[in-house]
Amino acid sequence: MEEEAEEEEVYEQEEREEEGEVVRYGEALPEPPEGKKVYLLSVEYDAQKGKAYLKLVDEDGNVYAYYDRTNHKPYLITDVPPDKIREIPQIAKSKEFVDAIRVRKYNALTGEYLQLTKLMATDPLAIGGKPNSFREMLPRVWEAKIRYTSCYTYDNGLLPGMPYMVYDGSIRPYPNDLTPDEEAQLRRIFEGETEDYVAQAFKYFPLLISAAPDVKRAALDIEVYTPRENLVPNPEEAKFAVISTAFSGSDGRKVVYLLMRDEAELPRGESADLPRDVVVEQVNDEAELLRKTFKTMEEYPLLLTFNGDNFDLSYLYHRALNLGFRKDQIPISLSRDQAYVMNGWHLDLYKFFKNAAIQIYAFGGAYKGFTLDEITKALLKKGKIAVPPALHGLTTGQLAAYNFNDAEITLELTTFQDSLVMKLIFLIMRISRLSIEEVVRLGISGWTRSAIFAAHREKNYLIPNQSDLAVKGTVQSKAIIKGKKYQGAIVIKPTTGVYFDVAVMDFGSLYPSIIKEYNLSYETIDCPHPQCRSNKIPGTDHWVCTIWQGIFSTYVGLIRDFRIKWFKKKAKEATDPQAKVWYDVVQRALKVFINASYGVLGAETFPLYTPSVAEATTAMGRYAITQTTKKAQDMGIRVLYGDTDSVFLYKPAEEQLDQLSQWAEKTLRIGLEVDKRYRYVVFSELKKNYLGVTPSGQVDVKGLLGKKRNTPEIVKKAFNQILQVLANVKDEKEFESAKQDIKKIVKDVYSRIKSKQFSLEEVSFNIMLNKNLSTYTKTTPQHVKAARMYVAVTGKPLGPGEVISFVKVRGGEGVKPTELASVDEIDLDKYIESLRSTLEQILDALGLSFDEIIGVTDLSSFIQFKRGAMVKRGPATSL
DNA sequence: ACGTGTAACAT
DNA sequence: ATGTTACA
Repeated sequence: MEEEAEEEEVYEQEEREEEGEVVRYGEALPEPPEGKKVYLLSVEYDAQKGKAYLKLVDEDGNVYAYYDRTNHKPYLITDVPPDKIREIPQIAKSKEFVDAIRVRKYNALTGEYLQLTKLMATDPLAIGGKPNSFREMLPRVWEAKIRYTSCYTYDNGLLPGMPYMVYDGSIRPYPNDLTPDEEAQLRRIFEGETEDYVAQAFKYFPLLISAAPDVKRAALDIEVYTPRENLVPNPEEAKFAVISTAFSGSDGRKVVYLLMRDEAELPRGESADLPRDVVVEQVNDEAELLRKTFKTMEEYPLLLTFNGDNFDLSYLYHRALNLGFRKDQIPISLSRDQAYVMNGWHLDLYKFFKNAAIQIYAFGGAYKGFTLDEITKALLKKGKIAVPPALHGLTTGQLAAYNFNDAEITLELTTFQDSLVMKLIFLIMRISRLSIEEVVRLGISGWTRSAIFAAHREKNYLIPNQSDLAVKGTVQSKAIIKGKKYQGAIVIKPTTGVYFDVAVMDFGSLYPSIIKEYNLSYETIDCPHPQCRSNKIPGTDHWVCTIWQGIFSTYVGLIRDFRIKWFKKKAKEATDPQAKVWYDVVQRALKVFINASYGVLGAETFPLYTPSVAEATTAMGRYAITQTTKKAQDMGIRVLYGDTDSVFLYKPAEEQLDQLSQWAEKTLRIGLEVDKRYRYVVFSELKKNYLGVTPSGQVDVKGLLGKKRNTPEIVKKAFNQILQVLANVKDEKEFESAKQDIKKIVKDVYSRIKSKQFSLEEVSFNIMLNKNLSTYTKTTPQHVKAARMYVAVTGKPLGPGEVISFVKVRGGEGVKPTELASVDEIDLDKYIESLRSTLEQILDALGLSFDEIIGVTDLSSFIQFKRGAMVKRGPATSL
């Protein structure tokens, strides 16, 4: 009996974790004092009390809990009437059954109100998550897979990330009224929109202007002893001692706890790298070190790590158990792939920065890989301090310095640029309606899901099941790429050559604009009304509703309008630097949501997956760019190139640009603006492959091999030298001398390669490993070959995300890891080929031939050019 | 757990 | 022809 009970307990906990509910022990948080301004950071579920609660923090870093007083219960929606529910014994007789009541819900797919049943339970697991949950026993259910804490958030209109206060014993939003001026401005920018749209705009607006708190926080990093080099300690086993832990706090606290035991095998010593204000506490006992670490952790509401979910916190937890700690002495709780801290929140920044939407849209792709070193180098302009990758041979002082530096730069990831990242996280919480830890853990699909589910609940729409949307799922177009679901964008074939005076016009946020302006949403596409059937999407048989306003369209439209009409504008105009930073963060957060809004509709994993809407969006996009091209040609403007949402126009007159813009606004109802001007553009023969020089001499390079990170440095260098030359070309006349300069650059690098005048690093290819090494079974690409050789020789494991550096050699496998190769064995011909393909992309367009340039070369005749004559450049006379 | 289109290179 | 990577 006892064993069974125990088993059930374990099972329940695992189930809860599966469902994403955090099991935290030792919750003993006070309620916020009356009138105190507190920020809602998470909504959680207390399984012991059977209640949801709000977890909040004040500006001093104190954490509070506010338990549900509305007697809200977990529930699902079903079409089985309440009296029939009561006839199902497994439900009605279950101790978790609370009630089944009739509810009215709007079915957006049919436009009808439905009489449905709300089946309530005492516990979220009774609704779903166990084999015998209620949702498994009913033929049709809705909204049964929404996490209970989210359900509670939406139903109570809670806004994670916003300030609250307790007033007269109950929680309510902290007063935050719009100024009359703001209200008037808002009305102005939403003039002409429907009443519902404006009402929602007023609801959203406070979320975007309310200041984010600078939450007290600390970053933690730990170092573990390893008996040999390149051994990555397993956190679940936690076999080796934690020899050092470091904290860097937003309150300025800097501390390292350092184990001074013989087992650590570290020579004692000072480190010049350790900042003076870091306190190093020497500890003689590992358990004591862990106790101190745990105590410091608990002094901060927000704990930051870089990979703490999978390493640091997991290691500390298991190590503490190994050392005889009781679970209640460890302020950490682990789920399958996440670590939580008691009485606070843990953010694993690795997960946040690895999020593609954050990497690309919020940071413009500033970092490519996801190591702490690479991200901090790109964003903070400084990385990890130089120490050997293994801790072997370090003195205690060096270890402390290394350990502290990691904690410090982890903290800095949240403090740089006026705490940009914290602000971003708060804005994402508010828009997505998710708790802080969920924001950091989930991707754009999860954020959008939550935001749109909340909109459904607010409007009393039934959230459809994916299967309900199957009727809208028929795609009509055929994708060009094998394996894709529907056709995408158009790329206009470039007119190869050099063109002076080019204007680039583009449709800003093309797909979101289409979704808003053409009312695209799962319920409005191919709607049931006969009178809408003539409202066709060009090039398809899809039609769009003219009666209902699409819920997805509204959501996308609001975010787009706020970004373009308010925050981007204000960011530009603002004079107060702090205000400017805020406007910029908001527009970036909105950009993250807006840019991914179309993509999720075409993602099978998105609950409102509607490929027909995604297809209609791209079809409309194709229509927009082709119509624009036609119009431009009718006006006598040559269209040199175009991609998805842009057209490159040759020598257009200013009035023509205005005229085209007005035409687009009027006939397509999408904004078309001049995005860029180029003094000249060089188009290769390939699509997505050109370079443009702006009037200020800045060179934009798109898609050219010379820009790609896998191209060897020696080739890139020559490529960049050519760009330097091109940047200084002002008109057609100057091209002739520029061509001579370029020829010299090509000859020079050619001879450098031929005469082996390079370092190994200069000739290395750098390619990222995207999968585990063992999973490359179909083919073995060169970087995988090199990586396997590296592992075989050094024993150091290589995993996904790591950039493999290798060189091409004669004989053997044809490649070697850069670290294991020598200049003698380099296969020079391979590099000449790489140089050729990279430079030909430019040379061809300039009317130069790579072969001719190197063919006429006599090795001895251009040694003189090696003294760097090509770097300095004036108007073309000297050459 | 966003999408499709284009290109290069190796297998 | 296909797999893999990088980019727009």
